[in-house]
Amino acid sequence: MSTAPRRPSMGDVAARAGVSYQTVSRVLNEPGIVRPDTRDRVLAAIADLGYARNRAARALKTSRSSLIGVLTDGSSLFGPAETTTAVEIAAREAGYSVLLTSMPPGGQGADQVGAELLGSGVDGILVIAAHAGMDPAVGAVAQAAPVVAISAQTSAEAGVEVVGIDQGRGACEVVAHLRRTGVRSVVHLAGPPDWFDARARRCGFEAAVTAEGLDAEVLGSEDWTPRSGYELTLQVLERGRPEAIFAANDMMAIGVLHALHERGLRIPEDVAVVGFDNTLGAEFLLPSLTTVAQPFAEVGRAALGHLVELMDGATEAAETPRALPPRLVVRRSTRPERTH
Amino acid sequence: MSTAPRRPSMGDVAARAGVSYQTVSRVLNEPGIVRPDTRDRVLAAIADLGYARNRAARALKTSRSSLIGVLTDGSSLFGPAETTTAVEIAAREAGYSVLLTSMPPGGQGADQVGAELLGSGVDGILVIAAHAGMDPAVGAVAQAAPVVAISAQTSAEAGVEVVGIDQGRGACEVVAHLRRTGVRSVVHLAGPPDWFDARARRCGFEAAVTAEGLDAEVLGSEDWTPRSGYELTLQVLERGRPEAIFAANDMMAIGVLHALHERGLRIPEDVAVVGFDNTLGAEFLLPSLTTVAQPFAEVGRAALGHLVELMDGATEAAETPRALPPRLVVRRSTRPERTH
DNA sequence: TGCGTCGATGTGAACGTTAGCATTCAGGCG
DNA sequence: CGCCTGAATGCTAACGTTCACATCGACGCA
Repeated sequence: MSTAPRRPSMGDVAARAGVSYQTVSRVLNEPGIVRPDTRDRVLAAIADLGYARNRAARALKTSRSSLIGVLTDGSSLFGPAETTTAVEIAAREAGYSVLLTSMPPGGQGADQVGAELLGSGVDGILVIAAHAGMDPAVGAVAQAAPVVAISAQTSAEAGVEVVGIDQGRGACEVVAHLRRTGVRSVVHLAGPPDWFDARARRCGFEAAVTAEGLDAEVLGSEDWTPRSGYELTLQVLERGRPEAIFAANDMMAIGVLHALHERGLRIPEDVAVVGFDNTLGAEFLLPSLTTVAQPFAEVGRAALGHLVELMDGATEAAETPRALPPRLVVRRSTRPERTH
Repeated sequence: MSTAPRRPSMGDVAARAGVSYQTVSRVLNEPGIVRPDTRDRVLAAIADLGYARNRAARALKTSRSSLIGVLTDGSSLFGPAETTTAVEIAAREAGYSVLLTSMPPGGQGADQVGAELLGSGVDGILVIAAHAGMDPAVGAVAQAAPVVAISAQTSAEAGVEVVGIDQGRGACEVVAHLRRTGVRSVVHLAGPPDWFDARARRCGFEAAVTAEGLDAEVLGSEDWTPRSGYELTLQVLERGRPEAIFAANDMMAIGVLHALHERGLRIPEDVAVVGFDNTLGAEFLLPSLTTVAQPFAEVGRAALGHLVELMDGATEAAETPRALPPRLVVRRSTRPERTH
């Protein structure tokens, strides 16, 4: 670093352009109000000096940080990662930067995370991959700044708006598809019960199998891993053989495929398999996996848009869609639908 | 939002505790210097009011933002996601927050991203998943703030320190392992040539096959997707059948497995397959995949530690290890090693 | 020619914090 | 008893920006 030659300030730009610093400020904030030749001179000076506005000073004066906090689970899952990226890009386009905060593993320290997020002065908060463990952190900040959660949960905590993908509908479409392929019995391997998405998929599944009159069973998992899918499948097979297994996400489905293959069962002839997420690679599993594609990027953009509306003070109900539809992707791991 | 009742300031805390705001500042910054009973009173007032320091004011006065910029590719890949999380946690422990910035897809706007990062006043920058497309952005900021890149490239751009995983060594171990299983010919499906990691794996591969005297060929890809792995494998098979295929990452390996299976080839008896990354799920592919596990979390922590050293002004060579060793994970997609 | 008006720019103050120096007070020593 | 020392605390200024208001000049119209 040595003696860093101090970044140029508005004063420096002003001196070089022969105007006052206020004019520089105006060029940056309301370009229309300043005379074209003056503006050009200022812009030239800015370019020469490589000037960039001091975010801290700006935030201090306006009491708006142009920062949005993104609170996410630390679990490198495909969906959250996709969503985070989409949020970041949308935020940049809206003039915000993203302060990334991940929940510490193990679940403790949640309220501390909330306090930090609050202290960092973010203008709003977006919660990604919401699960129950985040509630303390979210609750702590919801009073001080608008919060939007990307979640399946519709009735949310006080002050928290929810934008999400209609997980229940996704599960429902899976069941309907299985039904049309002639499946009569299906087992759902549910995700961790404290994750809202997992709950919603499970609920959707239960409602759908009742409506369709299928023979169904649900087994719960503690995580989203392939290993869970593998072990639960072995458990299932000990008790009998369903005609289909619906895993709560693609990772678990990988474990399901592995277990079935190990037991010499043919997919989908003996057991059909369905996942959820349409992870990169699902298409090339063996066999390629029928799954539910979620519009992660779209939901990220929608959630950010809604958050921006809230931050801009629009308290009224917004135009943003709140529940985006997922899309069933049929591949080789389920039997062809009967055209009857 | 309505009329948000303005977050409490030091002045408010001071009034409540019956001291001057300077004393409050001291309690926060140098607790030792203030008398215990005064300190307790101040701390009580802080707790009562739910006071949190204003980051912007602090940053303005100290000209340190306590922010580190994390520049990453927007590509939701497993490795980068893992690394990002690890960096965030390590940063929080070191008293920094993470400003996330992803490269816009398509590659244009790189210098604009750099300028924004610079303008946001970060104290240092960490580049994750470095590829050549990031160079303009990195170059733009390297003069103003310390930059550490997590990359395979050892001779980096001026002013950019590099911490990484020894990709070449990983490739080398793969080749040695294949050799020990009796493989004589191997094809490497290289990753995108503008990614430093891909280049390093390729170089390591080429050096190793020369040293081991194997019959080798390299095919390049434009991305890291399963589809590329699939299509390149079909190309390979048209020209002959190697005894092994080494994909540049696990995603591509998924495509390889799929293509081989489609052509009725047995894995590993006809063709052995190796991936790279040890993605969640690699263990449960069919067959479970031999691959190279990278210590993503560890490298994230190491890189952040090094960056903090640089920001603290340690210009001298640091103690942080610069190249961490990957670890070969042998599974069923390669033949057992000969004990000869 | 003088006055009002409006557009363009300059000046002063303030955001909340920290650094530097000034002040206060208690206690020890000559 | 007065002075010095040091610990504890208070006061002032400044960081770079934006907001509110003041100023300046030019132009139009009577």
